[in-house]
Amino acid sequence: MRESQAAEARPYHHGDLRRALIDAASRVLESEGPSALSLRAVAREAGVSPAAPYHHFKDKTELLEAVAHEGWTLLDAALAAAKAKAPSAAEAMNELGVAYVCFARENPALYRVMYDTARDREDLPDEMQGDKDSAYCKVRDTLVDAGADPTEALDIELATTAAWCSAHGLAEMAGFKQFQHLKDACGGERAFFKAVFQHMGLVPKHLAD
Amino acid sequence: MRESQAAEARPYHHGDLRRALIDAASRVLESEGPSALSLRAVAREAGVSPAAPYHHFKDKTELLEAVAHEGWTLLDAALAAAKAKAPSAAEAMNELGVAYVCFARENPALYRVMYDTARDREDLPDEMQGDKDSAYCKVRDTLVDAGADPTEALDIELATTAAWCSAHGLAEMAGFKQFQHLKDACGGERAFFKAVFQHMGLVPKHLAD
DNA sequence: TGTACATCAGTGAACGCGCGTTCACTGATGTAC
DNA sequence: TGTACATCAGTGAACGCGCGTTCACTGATGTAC
Repeated sequence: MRESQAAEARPYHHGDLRRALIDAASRVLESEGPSALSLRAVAREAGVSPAAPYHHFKDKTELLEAVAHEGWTLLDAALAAAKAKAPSAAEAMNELGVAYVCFARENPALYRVMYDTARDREDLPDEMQGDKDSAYCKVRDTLVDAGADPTEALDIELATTAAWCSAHGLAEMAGFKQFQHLKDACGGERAFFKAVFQHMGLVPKHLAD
Repeated sequence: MRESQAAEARPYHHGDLRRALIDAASRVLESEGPSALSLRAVAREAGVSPAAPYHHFKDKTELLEAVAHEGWTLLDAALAAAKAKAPSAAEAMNELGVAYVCFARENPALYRVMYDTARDREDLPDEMQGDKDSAYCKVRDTLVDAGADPTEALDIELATTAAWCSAHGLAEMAGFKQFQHLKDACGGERAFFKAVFQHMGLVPKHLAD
């Protein structure tokens, strides 16, 4: 047993503190909520001094943006998975909606941070809308696959926007206890989401099976 | 000119400081945003010492809840006005939706506080859902007026929920600059809202005129 | 292979700040006699 | 109509707190010769 092993606790250099800080932020978010997400709390959670994060992020905002970025990436992956397993394009719209809301429900604090940082800049991130295979484009393409006329550009944009807003609205409201009786009546949260989506015209009327 | 007139600035006793604090909070919200809404900032804006609010509110939370309550009351009034001026029940649904989103857009910080305080308790306020003539009930009644089968209780609840969530989602997304080109294409923000609502099935398919 | 040295990635103490809240106080008001 | 007194609604100073950020520092690592 060598001397150095006694001091094995943690090497002076971390290896990938940037990554570790983002993970620590996620844990803080999950356990303490968005209001507790301070730079110091994240450093504490990562087991590092309050000054250490400044070697990896310019300031608190930059850390928050990295956390949000992580969130959008996760959300995008969840949507891609949902779309992949849908049997038809029309069904894919519902799957996308349910996957979106479930993501928000499973990561409520992260979801909040994602939209809060976006709102601070009045600007959705490219991963959500902007990139060619952004989440927004996934929804739009799915609508076209479901039979929406691709020459009606404005109409498709509006339908995509409507779908996204609807899902976001449901995601934000789903936590209120006023809706518990509806979840029960529908036979569970997922079923409740599906039922609400039925009323939201996710798939344009003339295309619904 | 009496001596006391020289010191006319403000009487020692305020008259209605509670009311004045809520108004001051609204001004702080509008000009500095929700993150600046501290008890001290509100007292400052009202021209009063930091301890004064404690004679009217137990703590900061209670002040925030009073501000939120004020917001729900204003929103309810906006919805009532919108419903009143609609020529038909089906049209009323659209008017309600547009009025809702416009309220959120005109009072973004207040709107945030309303939902933030509600979310902290996972509980929507009675003015919104619970009271017999709450905003929620206004929407549900309008749906029934538009021809929804009142014996299909679950269906009506779901349709009402869908409408509310849709409007909330649009209200939260409308501020992002990604949607500017759609607003332009539609010929203004209001027209954009209406166009999105067209895609949201606010009025159930089988009832739409 | 060894050594000098630049660079990188941490430490920990300190800064000033605004916050929520408490406290002893005081000025103004209303009421009983 | 006056006066004593309880009560109400303010003041302003102070408390402790956690925060974001800076700073001089130091330990670890990599590279040139």
